[in-house]
Amino acid sequence: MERASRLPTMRDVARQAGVSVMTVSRVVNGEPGVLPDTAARVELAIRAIGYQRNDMARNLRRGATGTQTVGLLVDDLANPFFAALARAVEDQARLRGSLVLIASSGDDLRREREAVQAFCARRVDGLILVPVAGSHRFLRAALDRGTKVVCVDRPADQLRVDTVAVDNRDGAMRATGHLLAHGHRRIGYLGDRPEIWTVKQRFTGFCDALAAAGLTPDPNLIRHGLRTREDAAAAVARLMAAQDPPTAVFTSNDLMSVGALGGLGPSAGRIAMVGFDDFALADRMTPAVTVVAQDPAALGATAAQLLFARIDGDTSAPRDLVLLTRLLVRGSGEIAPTAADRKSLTA
Amino acid sequence: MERASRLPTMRDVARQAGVSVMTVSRVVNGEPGVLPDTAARVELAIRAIGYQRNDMARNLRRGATGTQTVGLLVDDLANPFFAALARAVEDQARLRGSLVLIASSGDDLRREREAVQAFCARRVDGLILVPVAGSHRFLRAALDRGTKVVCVDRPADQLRVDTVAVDNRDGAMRATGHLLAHGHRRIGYLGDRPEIWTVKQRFTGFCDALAAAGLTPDPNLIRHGLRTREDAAAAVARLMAAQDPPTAVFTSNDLMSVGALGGLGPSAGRIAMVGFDDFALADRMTPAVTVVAQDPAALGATAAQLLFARIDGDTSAPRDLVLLTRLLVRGSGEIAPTAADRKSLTA
DNA sequence: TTGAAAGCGCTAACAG
DNA sequence: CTGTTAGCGCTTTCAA
Repeated sequence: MERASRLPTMRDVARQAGVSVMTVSRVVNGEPGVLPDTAARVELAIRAIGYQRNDMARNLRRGATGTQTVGLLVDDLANPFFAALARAVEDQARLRGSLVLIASSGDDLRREREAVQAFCARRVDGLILVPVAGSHRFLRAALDRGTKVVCVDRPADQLRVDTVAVDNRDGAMRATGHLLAHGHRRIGYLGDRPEIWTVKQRFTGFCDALAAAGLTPDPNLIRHGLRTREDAAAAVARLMAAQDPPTAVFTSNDLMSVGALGGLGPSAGRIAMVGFDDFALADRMTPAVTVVAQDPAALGATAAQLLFARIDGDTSAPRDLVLLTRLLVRGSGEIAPTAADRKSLTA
Repeated sequence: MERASRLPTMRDVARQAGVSVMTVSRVVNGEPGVLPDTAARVELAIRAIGYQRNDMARNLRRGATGTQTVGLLVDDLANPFFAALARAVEDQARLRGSLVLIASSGDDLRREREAVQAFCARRVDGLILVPVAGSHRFLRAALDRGTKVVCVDRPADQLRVDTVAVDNRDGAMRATGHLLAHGHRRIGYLGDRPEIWTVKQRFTGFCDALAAAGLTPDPNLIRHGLRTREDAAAAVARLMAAQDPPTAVFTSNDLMSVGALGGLGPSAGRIAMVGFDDFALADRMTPAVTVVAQDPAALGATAAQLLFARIDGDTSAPRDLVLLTRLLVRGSGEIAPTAADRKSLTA
């Protein structure tokens, strides 16, 4: 039953068909110059012994031609945002006949480095990275050896390569500005670790929007370093239970938004909220959640296209592509502060 | 700038360090029996020319030891259910020092076959499949050649391999039974294409639960072949607009549930609903959505463990592992039919 | 149209 | 402790 001893090789096929391995190679690769009769004998032998070409050996011998494999490193594949991004990369790769090796960094530089090194050891043609915080100089070697690299969602520290992302600061400004325009002056902030580039950009945008309205951020309303929905839920609950709670909150990514909805519970309708990132069912909440949305599939597809252009020999200067965000007005962002809130503010 | 001409090899390192390639090999692989002094010279040379081991060549030479790579094929990586499953597989693989090649079949047998063949050509040590409908005899060859295969979420047609899934029929019976227990007699069904094994099982469970209550399924309340949220939304809207609408609905996967919530809109609170699969924010809807939940991460982790056991030489008979489902009672499933509904039923 | 020889980058098995 | 030889499975090159 288990005859896993050795996989059939071209030699086996050649012997079976009574030809040389070269002829088998030609048939397997559909090269011309083989008598139909001979080809048929070879095909038969292939089927008979269940031969399948070993692409590892093939790639080794062909050398320069590449391995038709790209590596994709995301923060967390289980996060729907990165899952959608990954799917788009995968689709582009399939169109090009490439396969995708995937890994999650879990926002850990060591794990990112290990994954990248494992990818490079397998001689991937290119790398698409959602880089974590920290120096990426360790990628220089791979780059110098000709491995193409594209960053997506965030740029990599200390590394000038193609990057595709949205204008996170601008998106956060629009979100915060929207709340300000609806009369809010005490706006809470819920965010992940500010070391993450996107998070920092969004917090900057939040602060800049306040500044543009002549306000200064209130440290009591700001919560950094929230890693999970549960963190966000607890943070928003504490924020609301304080003696001077915010009248609105800016949630700086999808996890924060979903977590905040949980922490707010039924009182969600009494506080205004705008989130960064759209998420499933945002439009079915009560109230529906106003968000600044980006398109993860577009990010992934664009990054893949950039990468394949490089693999195909594009040697122009590294580019920064900025994709658009959209403010989706749905209800939660248009709740005005209550009269009581306003009074206590002016008091 | 672009010196991508040729990557440095062990020969290059050997020359640079003034040793033989064998010594370099020993150092690179941390094998004992190299003078610390020599090793240091080699390390230096490695760093100097930016050498990294070529695992393709290594795997080729080592033969039996495997490629430390597994292939994972899911229906759609962008679906949070499969994303969570994939992440769990990836985690198990990392613990084992393996990498994961990933692909989405899009519920298309041809694409599944192409992906599997590409995986096998790269000599993956094993395959984890969420198989689409249709004969999987094409996998026999790979199996006979010693490639290990594990199915997850669904079994593969015509192929006896390890399979890990939940009892879909039982879960659907519990969901439907729950609605029956709350007094419903006209229960709608929303489902994906019944060719898909899980879908068929769930529909069977739905019918069996009705039968156990002495009811026969009403074709007017049953909608098959719904592929997207939009399909489900439209289907539920039409169901509710009919002259004799259901008082409850069983949505046979997460997409159907989310879609139905969209199609129902604000009237969601007037019809009972139980879904198969949990989904983000299900507990934050009004009413919160009662579901029969399975654990995608557990499915993925278990499948990976099964696979690695096979790779490690487990040759016992193929096993079917059945993971548990949980009925999460949240509100939507406990809505009773209105008095008017009951009257029209008995009339 | 077909085949023989050489070698991709690496490591197992043996020498020294 | 270090090096030599051979060869993994394939394709390139050149000869028949």
